[in-house]
Amino acid sequence: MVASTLPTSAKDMFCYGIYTASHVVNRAYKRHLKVLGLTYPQYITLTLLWERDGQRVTELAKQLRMETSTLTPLLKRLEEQGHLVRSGAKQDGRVVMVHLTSSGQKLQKSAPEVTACMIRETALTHKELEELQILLRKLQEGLGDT
Amino acid sequence: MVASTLPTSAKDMFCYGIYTASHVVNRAYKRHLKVLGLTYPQYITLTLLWERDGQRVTELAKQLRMETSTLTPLLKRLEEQGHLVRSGAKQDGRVVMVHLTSSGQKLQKSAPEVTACMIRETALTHKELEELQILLRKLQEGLGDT
DNA sequence: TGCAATTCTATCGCGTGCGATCTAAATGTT
DNA sequence: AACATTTAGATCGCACGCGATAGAATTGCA
Repeated sequence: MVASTLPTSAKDMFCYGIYTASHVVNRAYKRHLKVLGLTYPQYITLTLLWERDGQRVTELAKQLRMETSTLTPLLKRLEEQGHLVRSGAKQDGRVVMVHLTSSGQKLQKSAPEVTACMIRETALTHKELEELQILLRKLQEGLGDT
Repeated sequence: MVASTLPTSAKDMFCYGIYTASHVVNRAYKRHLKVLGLTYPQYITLTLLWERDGQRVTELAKQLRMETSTLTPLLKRLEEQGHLVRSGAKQDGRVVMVHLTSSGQKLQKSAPEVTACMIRETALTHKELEELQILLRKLQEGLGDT
């Protein structure tokens, strides 16, 4: 009875839900990040650096599920804005280390407010948000993401 | 005690989960759609047309949570590939109606196989997928998406 | 009827996002 | 040491994705 469980309507397919939700979330964040002069992907990248400063490009790309070909220009724009510096590692000439500047660190102060706003706007309970997190992580694990 | 419920780690924030999940799902679909010569957004657009042929650009954009500035070139590319035609409506000169060609209709035959593969790869149960759908829809409703 | 306001789509600029390819640097092999 | 292989980022071309804007067609209202 596997065939009978296939969704018949486009909107019942999880791809549709993920796809449209990512657009909606992107737009919602954009509203809050505009005043900070940050895009949504830039904000998430900074979030990873706030948590642990001084990471390699590949390291960040892996966490963002993003190719370095996407991340490199993004980091360059953040560097132009003065929020971080990209510098070669001493031990390995290939590696580029990413470090926050004081400007980039300062932005962290705005993060809790943004997060609080977004969580409130979702109108989801704490339990629902947690459940969503778990399902999204399981989904990624299933799709061969480690 | 609202403040204490704010996630401290970047990866505990739902924005991170949605963001990375959309990348992972995008890549997974891409693997299956490559042979059809379709991108993931093109596929989802066709899905809406398979369900109901002959829709307006704005109508499709609304369902995709996408701006028409994004959809117009996407539709042009699908038209160039011969999967659909964009034609002016008789009653209203501003409106562009989108209709599938036989080529575009034929692609629908491949859809169940793609859907089945994707659902299997997620390794989520039917119940979990349904729960995910519900949470993603609630999330969008909360974020002011109607 | 005349004309402002609205609606629908298209266009433009810029920032992702990815696959393919390139270059430099480090590593492995003999 | 000499050379092939691997690894880390960067570059390029193309496809989204959005805000701002334009332009044409319709609607609304005096």
